[in-house]
Amino acid sequence: MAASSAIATRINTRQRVDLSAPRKAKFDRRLADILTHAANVFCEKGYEGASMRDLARATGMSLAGLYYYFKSKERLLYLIQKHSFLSIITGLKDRLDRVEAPEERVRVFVLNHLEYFLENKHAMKVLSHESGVLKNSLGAEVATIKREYYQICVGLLDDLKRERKLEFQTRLAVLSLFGMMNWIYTWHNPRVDSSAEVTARQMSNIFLRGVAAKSRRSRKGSK
Amino acid sequence: MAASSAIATRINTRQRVDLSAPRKAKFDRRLADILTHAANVFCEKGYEGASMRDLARATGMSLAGLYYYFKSKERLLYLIQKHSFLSIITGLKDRLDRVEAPEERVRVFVLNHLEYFLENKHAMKVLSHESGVLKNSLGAEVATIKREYYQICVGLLDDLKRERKLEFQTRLAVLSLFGMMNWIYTWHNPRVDSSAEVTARQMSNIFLRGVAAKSRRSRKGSK
DNA sequence: TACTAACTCGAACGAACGTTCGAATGAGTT
DNA sequence: AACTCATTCGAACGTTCGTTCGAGTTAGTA
Repeated sequence: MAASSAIATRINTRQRVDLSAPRKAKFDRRLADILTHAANVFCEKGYEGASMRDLARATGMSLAGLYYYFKSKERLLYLIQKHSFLSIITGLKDRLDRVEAPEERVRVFVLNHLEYFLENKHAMKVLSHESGVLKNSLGAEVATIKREYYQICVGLLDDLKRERKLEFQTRLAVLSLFGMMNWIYTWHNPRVDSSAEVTARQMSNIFLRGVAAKSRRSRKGSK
Repeated sequence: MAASSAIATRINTRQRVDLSAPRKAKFDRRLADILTHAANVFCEKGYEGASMRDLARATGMSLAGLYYYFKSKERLLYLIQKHSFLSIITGLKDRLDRVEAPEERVRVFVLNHLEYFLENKHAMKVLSHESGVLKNSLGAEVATIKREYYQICVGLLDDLKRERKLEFQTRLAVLSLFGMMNWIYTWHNPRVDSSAEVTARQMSNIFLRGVAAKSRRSRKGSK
C-alpha cells in the first residue's frame, strides 16, 4: 500500500513545506506501512473498536509517534479508504482499456473487484464495513470516489443492455452485483474457497445469466 | 419487537425468581421497547460508536435505569441479534409450510428476507453489520442460529438443483444470494426504490435465472 | 394504613479513550 | 565539530466510556 506524496505533505500539520526527495520517499514508505497495519486492526476490531494504542502496538510505534504521520484517527481512516478506492479504480481502468466486448468488460470488472478484495482483504473490509463513518468533507470526498466507481459499473451494464437489447433495471442489477461481490469478505476462506479468478468467473456467470432476459419489444423486430 | 419472557427472566441478574404474569408482561414490553430504540441507535452509530448514554437518551430512561433490564451493553446486542434472527426464521418457516414447488420456495425465502429487512431496517443493519462483535458464548449462540438460517437456504437450493438437474455450486450460490439480499441495507431508499415484493421478485429473477444452467452437456455457448 | 417488591435515577467509580507537548534522538549538511 | 531539522517517545491532559450503588419513588397487596 503506497500513499501518494501529495497526501503525505498535506495531512501532516508539522510538515510546512518540502522535504528532499529521499526524505519524502521514506516518509511515504513509513506512512504506507502504518496504513497497512492500521487496516488490519480496523478490520479485526472495527474503526470505533480499535484504539490508537492498538494501532501503536500493531505498528511497533509509540502512541505519540503515530501523530507525526497523520493528525487524527479519523484522517487515518480517510487515508485508508481513499487510497484503497483509488487503487482499485486505477487497476480497473487499466484492465478495461484492453477489452472491448461489453460482456467481457463486465467480467473484467468483477474479476478486478474480487482480486483486489481478496488481495487486500483487510483494507477492503474496512472500506465496505466502515463506509459512512467519516463525516463532513472527508466523508464527502470518499463518497465522491465511491460514486465514480459505482458509475463505471452502471456504464458497463448499460453498454451490455444496449448491445443485447436486455430489459433489466440497471440500479437493482448494479446493487445486486455489488452485494454479491462485497459480501465476500464475510465468508471467503482461501483454504476452502476457490481463487479470485474462479470465483469471479462463477459469480459473473450467475450475474450475467441472471440479467440476460431479452426485451420483448425488440425480440420480434428491432425497435 | 417483542422479547420472549424466557429471555427476560434470564438476562436480569436482579430478577431472582418469578414475577406475576401482568408484571412479567409489563417488563417484557418495556424491554422490547428498549431493544427497538437501541437497535436504532446501534444502526446509526454502530455498536462500539453508540454509548450507553446515547441509549439512555433514545429510550428516555436514565443511564442507571437501563441496567435494570439487561446487565451489560454486550448482552443488549445479543438480545437484539437473537430476537431478530429468531423472528425472521419463525416467519420463514410459517411461509414455507404453505409452498411446495422448489422454485417458489426459494422465492418465498427471498421475499421473507427482504420484507423483514425493510420492515426492521435498523435491527437488521445491526444484525448484519455487527455480526462477529459478540464473543464467547453469546457470539456462539447467535452464530448457531445464523447457521440454521443459512442451512435452510442451502436446503432450498439443493432441492431446486435436484428437481431441475442444475449444476451450480451451492455454497457460492447461497453466499451470493445472501450478499445480494443483505447489501440492501446500504442502498434501499423507500422514496426511490420499489417495495419489498417487487424488489424480491426482481432479485429472485436475477438469481434463479443465474443458477439455471442445466447439467449434462452444459449449454455454455450462450454468447 | 402500612408493608413489600418492582422500578428508577443522580452521582460517582476506575479504566480507557484521542490527543498534545516538550524533550530526546537520529541522520544529513556545512 | 557544530548545526539543523526530521523523527520518536514518555508522560500527561481532559473527556468519555461502561458499570455500580444506595437512596428514592411508584404500584400492587393486605
